Amino acid sequence: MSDVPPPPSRGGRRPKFGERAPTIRDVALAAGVSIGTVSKALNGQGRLRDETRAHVRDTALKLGFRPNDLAQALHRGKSLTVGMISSDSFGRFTMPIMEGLEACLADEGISVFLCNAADDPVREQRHIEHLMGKRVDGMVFTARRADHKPSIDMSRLPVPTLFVYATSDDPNAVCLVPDDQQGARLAVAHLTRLGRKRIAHVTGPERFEAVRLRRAGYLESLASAGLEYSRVLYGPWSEDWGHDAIAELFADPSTRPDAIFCGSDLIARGVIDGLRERSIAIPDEIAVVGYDNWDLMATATRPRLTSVDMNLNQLGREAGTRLMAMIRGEHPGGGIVRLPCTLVVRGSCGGQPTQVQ
Amino acid sequence: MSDVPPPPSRGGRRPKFGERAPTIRDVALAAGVSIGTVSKALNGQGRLRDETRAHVRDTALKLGFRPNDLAQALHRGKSLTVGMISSDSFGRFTMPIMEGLEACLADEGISVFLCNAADDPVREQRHIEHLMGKRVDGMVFTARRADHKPSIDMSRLPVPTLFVYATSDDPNAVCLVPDDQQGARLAVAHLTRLGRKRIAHVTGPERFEAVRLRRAGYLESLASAGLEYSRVLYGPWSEDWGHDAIAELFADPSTRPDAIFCGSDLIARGVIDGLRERSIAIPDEIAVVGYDNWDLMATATRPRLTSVDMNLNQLGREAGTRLMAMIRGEHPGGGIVRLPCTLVVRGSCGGQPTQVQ
DNA sequence: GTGAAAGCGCTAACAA
DNA sequence: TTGTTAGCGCTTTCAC
Repeated sequence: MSDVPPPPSRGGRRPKFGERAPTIRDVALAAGVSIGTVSKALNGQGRLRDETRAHVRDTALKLGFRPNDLAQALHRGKSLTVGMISSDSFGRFTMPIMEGLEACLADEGISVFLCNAADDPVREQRHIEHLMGKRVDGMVFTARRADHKPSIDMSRLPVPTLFVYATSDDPNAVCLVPDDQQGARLAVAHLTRLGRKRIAHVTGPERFEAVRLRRAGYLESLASAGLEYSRVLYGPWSEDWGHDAIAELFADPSTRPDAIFCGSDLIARGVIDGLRERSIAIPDEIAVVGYDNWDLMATATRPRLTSVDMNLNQLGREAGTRLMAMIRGEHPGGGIVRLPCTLVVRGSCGGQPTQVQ
Repeated sequence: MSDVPPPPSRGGRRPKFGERAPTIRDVALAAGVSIGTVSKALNGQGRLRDETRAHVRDTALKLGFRPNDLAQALHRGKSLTVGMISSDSFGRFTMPIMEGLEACLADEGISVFLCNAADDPVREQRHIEHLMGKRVDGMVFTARRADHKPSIDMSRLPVPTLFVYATSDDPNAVCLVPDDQQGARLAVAHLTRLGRKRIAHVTGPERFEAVRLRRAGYLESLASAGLEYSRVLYGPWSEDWGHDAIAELFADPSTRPDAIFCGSDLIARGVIDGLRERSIAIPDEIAVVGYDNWDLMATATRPRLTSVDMNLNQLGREAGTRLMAMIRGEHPGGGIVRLPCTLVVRGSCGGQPTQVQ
């Protein structure tokens, strides 16, 4: 039988609550054939008379038979299941990743166990134990921020393991993260292309790797555009900080920027708010670009916010594909893989609304 | 053996990648006893010499033995697993519910399969089939909005089923939702208690049950405070709508409110934005209250937003408790259970920041 | 106290 | 072409 589960018994009756689900033996009895025959008929294996095959299938359908994956799993040592542990409280970042992952794996008949570690090593360990007990075929770890190092050494798990939007100390670990540097380059290059000359960068705390990488991309783009002006302001990942940064940025009129590249959409909102308080026109006087492309934020500002999209859903799909490969036996080299970001252009930076690769 | 899984083999070695996980037979062999003895020793069942028990436990630990839940499940017909199907794309509402549910069930050693139906009946059906194949012990359905009726008749599933933040046509279905009417009453009562006399309600589309219920609560509170003024404005669930509603609300100065109860925090943000554009002081001239108590929104406004909290996490926990009861064999009467909301008081309505039951 | 063996539902190799 | 049977890893009853 192939690795894909047998066709579900669509349209058959469903056992009512409390009823024991019909087993393959029930089908065999009802169809008047042996268990082996039923298995073959249902899985399309071996040679069987078409007649028998059809008859068995009919009976199975009539009984509402659904093979017991647990038994299958036990037999062939594959549970058609992967575990996912998030320390994000299922927040904004984990969500789209999980969605992509789940969509990808669902095609293979694999379900995802989601567990919330809530940054608690004890809970995390407990979840790992449980998942191992369920003999998951693979594991995915996600963190709140891309450079969070999972608290426990889980790189020696007995199953293929992937880090998504997270990295591990272990050089053999496979990590999938958005390419922050490229994302920042993209954003800033777009601004320079539009003729902006004095681009500031208002971002998160410097201790985040993402912050350092985005800063690098920012500086790269400035350099390759031959611009002298550069200014980076670090602060918390909050809307308030964006608002306050404007005060700082505009304290000295002589160093006033003509564009602001923000480290997150939240910060960008604060920035836009601050600019509006000073009646500075967006994008005419100042262009603003955000990071995350969080719909709710990006489309609520006036004008709407141009923002870097980390393609998290795509990241999740990619994770699914790679995990499947590993489950099938491939042994990819460890290391950090960075997937490209996209720039979604809206009104806040001038130019035509579009999408930039 | 009790229903709770045996203590995990903390601290034992873990089988390396690709290695077959040790089975109970391996332990028996290594310990020089029979399989049955190992089972008894590990599960604390039957009578065994303390010595033997300890010895077996040690060996199991040394081997990194972890019982195979699949085999256990197969044997006792319980998979220690529940499925959760969301059509919310794992959005803001499903997340905290899932978190509460998972936290509650994790205590019982149960894991949660999360599936995203994405409002696609075909995908939903496929997910249900898969979960049934995995013989989940229970199912939880969640929707984007509390009054979404799941597309397929799933109330006749062969396992205990619960609807959370969702309802079903089936009168036998058990549905858990936040008490919208009470939440609205809470918010408006707070405003009247603070002396507001002209309270308007800016909310979502009338076709949502939540909108109608909250309106009812709003009107109730007005009535019991003996207030005449009432005004309800319906629109989309967007920030823009909140902003636009202000224009509508202030078109005629004679009908100007002194407080606005919003149907969501998003709308409230738009409202606050609109008020600020007109330089109307919050809360001095107008008090504002939101709904959802979405941190990111409620704490980003100036002043911070007073808002109704639906206690979704608690809703999830409650769901877990009830589902467990059903799994254990209880048959609760069907119907809609409404859980109380809380009011989180911040600066936007005057008065002391606090929490109101 | 401990071991042996049946069986949970399914698959696959082998017999008929 | 179909039936029989030995497991997959575990629990549990019943001998010893």
